[in-house]
Amino acid sequence: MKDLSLICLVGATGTGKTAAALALATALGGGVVNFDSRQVYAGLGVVTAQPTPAERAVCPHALYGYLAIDTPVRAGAFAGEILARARAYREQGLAPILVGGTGLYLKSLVDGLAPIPDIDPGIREGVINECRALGSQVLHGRLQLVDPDYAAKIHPNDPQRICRALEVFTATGRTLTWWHGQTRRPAGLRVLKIGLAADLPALTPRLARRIELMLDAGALEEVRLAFEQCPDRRAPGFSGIGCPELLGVLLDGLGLEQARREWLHSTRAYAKRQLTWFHKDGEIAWHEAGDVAGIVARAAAFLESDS
RNA sequence: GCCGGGGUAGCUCAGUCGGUAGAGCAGGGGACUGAAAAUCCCCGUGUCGGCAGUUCAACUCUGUCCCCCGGCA
Repeated sequence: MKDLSLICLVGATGTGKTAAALALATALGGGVVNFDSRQVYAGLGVVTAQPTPAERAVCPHALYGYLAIDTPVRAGAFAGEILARARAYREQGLAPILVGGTGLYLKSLVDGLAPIPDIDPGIREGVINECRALGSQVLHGRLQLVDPDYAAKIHPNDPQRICRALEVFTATGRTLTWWHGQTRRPAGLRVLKIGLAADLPALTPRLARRIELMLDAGALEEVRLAFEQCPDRRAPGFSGIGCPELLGVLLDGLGLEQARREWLHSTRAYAKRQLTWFHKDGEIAWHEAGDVAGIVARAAAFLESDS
């Protein structure tokens, strides 16, 4: 069976991935699949910068705005979903173009993920509650006893990773270190990663402008309606940058100016984390965002070498 | 002009009994295996407003000048 060829567009938030994806899809006859963790939520299309209806009309789009705000995304399941959509596109004769900013999700898909079974929610909650009650340092101490290797890799102040390691051990009787050793890179994939280059100083004014465009496009009203549907600020969908700030305006009387500032600050910090992640990935071919011709040429050559 | 209160990191400020200084925020760097737009880690030399004096030693005490903020004229 022929390998599945995936063109993956990565880059920090606001670097122009959406536009580049449309250009690629048009030039190559492709379909777009989202691998961004926040653009999956319905009713938050503006704040999460999902492609607009007009943009989606240009070519097929998958996995945008299809989840309720209170539904969590799971990396493993989501990666499987992305692959299924990519295969479906190929069967239709379309080149799958994966677009997103969530480095972990792309990595899960390309490099594989440890085959850990789903963890019983009760166990998970128990660990989290204990962590809240005792503090992450205490649980880190426990983790040192069962999985010293992993405990050494993570910091005692990192509740999220400590809880994950403990819930996996409690539920499966195996350590996370052992599970990680079971990771296999999926066979049958050919992957081209194209990165849209950006540095923070150049990106910052664009991010500020984008916030204004989102506000003009009705971001505040969008979040107001979304909160009416799902009145829980801690719902996974509301962790998207911009939501806490706008909910602050709507619910806490936060000034719009202050909200803008905080929104930009979080966006910038996020972009920086993304750059750190992607720069470390040696498989990425970097292009200037405006270099549409170069991007298309590279992708075309990649598909060419497929046959 | 007089009386208070101040001038210390980009910003807001702390600094004990004289021993040349440290927090928060901002900023920078990094980690990352099912919460990832999440979670977490690391990074602080700056004419201590200027000048002079006392002292082995001054951000710290004294004098003087400059600037800012209140109050009174």
